[in-house]
Amino acid sequence: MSTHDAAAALVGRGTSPSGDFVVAALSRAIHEHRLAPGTKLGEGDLAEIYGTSRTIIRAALQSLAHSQLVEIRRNRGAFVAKPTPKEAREIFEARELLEPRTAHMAAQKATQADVALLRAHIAQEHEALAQSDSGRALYLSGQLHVHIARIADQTTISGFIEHLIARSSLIVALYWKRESALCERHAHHSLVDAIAANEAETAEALMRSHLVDLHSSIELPKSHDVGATLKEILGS
Amino acid sequence: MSTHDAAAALVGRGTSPSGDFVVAALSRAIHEHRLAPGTKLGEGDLAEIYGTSRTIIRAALQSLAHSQLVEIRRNRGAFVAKPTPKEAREIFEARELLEPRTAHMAAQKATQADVALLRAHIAQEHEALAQSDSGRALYLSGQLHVHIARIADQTTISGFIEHLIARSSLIVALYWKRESALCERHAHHSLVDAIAANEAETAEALMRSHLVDLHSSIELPKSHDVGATLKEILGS
DNA sequence: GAGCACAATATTGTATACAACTGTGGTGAC
DNA sequence: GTCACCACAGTTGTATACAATATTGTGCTC
Repeated sequence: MSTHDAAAALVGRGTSPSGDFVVAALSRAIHEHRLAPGTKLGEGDLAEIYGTSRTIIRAALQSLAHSQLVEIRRNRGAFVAKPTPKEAREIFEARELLEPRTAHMAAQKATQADVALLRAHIAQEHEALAQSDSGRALYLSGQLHVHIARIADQTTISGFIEHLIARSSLIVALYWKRESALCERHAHHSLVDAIAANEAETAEALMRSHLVDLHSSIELPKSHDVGATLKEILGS
Repeated sequence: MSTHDAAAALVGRGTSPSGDFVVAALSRAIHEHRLAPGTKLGEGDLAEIYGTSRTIIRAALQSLAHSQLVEIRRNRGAFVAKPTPKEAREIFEARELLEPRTAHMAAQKATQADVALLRAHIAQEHEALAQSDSGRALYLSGQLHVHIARIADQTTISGFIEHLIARSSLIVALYWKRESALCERHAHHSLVDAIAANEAETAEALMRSHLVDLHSSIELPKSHDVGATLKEILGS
C-alpha cells in the first residue's frame, strides 16, 4: 500500500490527510529508510502525492525541520537531514545520559499491562525480521525505547528520547557498520525482563550497556567534514 | 521601544520581519513575562502588529507550539502555554537530570573567553536588577544556563536545555513563591567561579543544588487538575 | 572548445481569497 | 422566566495566486 493510497483511504473515511498525516507518513518513511538522508523533498511533488495543497506540505516540512529530521535551506527547499559525525556523537551522548535513568524509572513504575505491551512490541519486531522487512524492524526497534520512556511517565523526557530515536535512525542509515541486529534482539529481551521484574538498577545497567553497544556499532568517520554544499555534492 | 517599532526598524534596514523575527519577539515577550500564560494570540492581531500576513504569523505560532511555549487548539487559536503542575515537575526533573552533567562538561571545556562571556552575562543581569527590570533579569538568568550548556559543546543537549529553560519561565510565571532572586545571584556567581577554575565536580554539585533550590522555590499545587477546559475557565 | 552572460524555467516565499468552524446574542416556544 | 434553537460575527483552516529567488540551458565571445 502506497502512502498515496493511505491518504486516499483516509479521505474516503471523511478525514482529510491533514498536516499530521503528512508528518506521520514522512516520519515513517524516514524511519524505515525508504527516504535516504539528503533526499530532496519538493513541495510541489509532495502536494501532488498527498493530494493536498502546498500550504499543508509546508507546515508538515517545517514541523519535521523542528524535529531535525528535515533540513530546510532558504529558497532551496527541504531535504532529509544528514547528521554529521559530530552531531551523531552528540546524539548518542545525549541518549546515554537520558535513557539509563529513564529505564530505571520505568522499571520502578512498570505495570503488568506495560510489560505485556513491551513484549507484544518485541514480538512484532521479530515478525518483521522474519519477513526480512528490515525497515520496519528498525523502526520498531527504536520505538521500543520510546515505549520504555513512556512507561517512566515523564512526558518531557519521553519527548526528548523520541526526538533522539528519530535522529538515530538517520545515523544508522548513514553510518551503520554491522548487518545483523541479533545482538539487539537479545539486549531488548533482557532489558524488558529486568523491567518486568521491577529491577531498576539492572534495567539501568542493561540500558547503558545496550547503548554503548549500539554506539560502538556505528562508524563515525573522523574527517570532520562540515561540508555544507561541497559534501552535499560529493556525498550523495 | 515596542516590538512593532523594532519590526519597522528591521524593515528599514532591508530585512523583513520574517518568521524568525516574530518567533524571537514572542519568545522574548513570554520569557520576560509580558505575555502571561493563557493569553490568546490571535493571528489577525499579530499580523497587524508585526505588519505581515497571517501566513508568517501562523508559521511562527506553529514553531512556538513545537517548543511548547504556545498551545494551539484546533479551530480555537493559539494561547501562551500553561504548564500543569505535573508538567512543571517533569520539566524540573529533566533539568536535574541534564544540567548537572552538562555543567560538568562545561567546566572541563571552558576557555577564558567563555568565562569572560559568562561574567559579562552576570553583569548584565545585575544591571537589569538594578534597574528593577525584573522581566529582563529573569530572562538573562535563564540564558546563563543556556550559555553554560553551549560551552559544553553539546548542541543537542543544549537544545534540550534551551527548551527546558524557556518552559521554566512559564512555570515561574505561574507558580513562583518568593520575590527575591538574591539567592540565585549568589548561586550563579559561585557556579561560574567553579567553571572558571575548571573544577568539574564542584560545578556539577553546585548546579545540582542550584536546581534543587530553584525547584523548591516553586509552589506546585497538589490538586492534580488535569483540567483542560475546566481549569482554563476557572483559572483565568 | 572553454568560459561567461543572459534568458527561460522551476521552485520556494508571501499575501490574499475563500471555506469551515466556533462562540455569542437574540428570538421564540414552552 | 428558562431553555432550546438559529443566525450572525469573528476567527481559524486551506487553497490559490502572485512575487522573489535559485537553477538550468542556450548562445555569444574570445
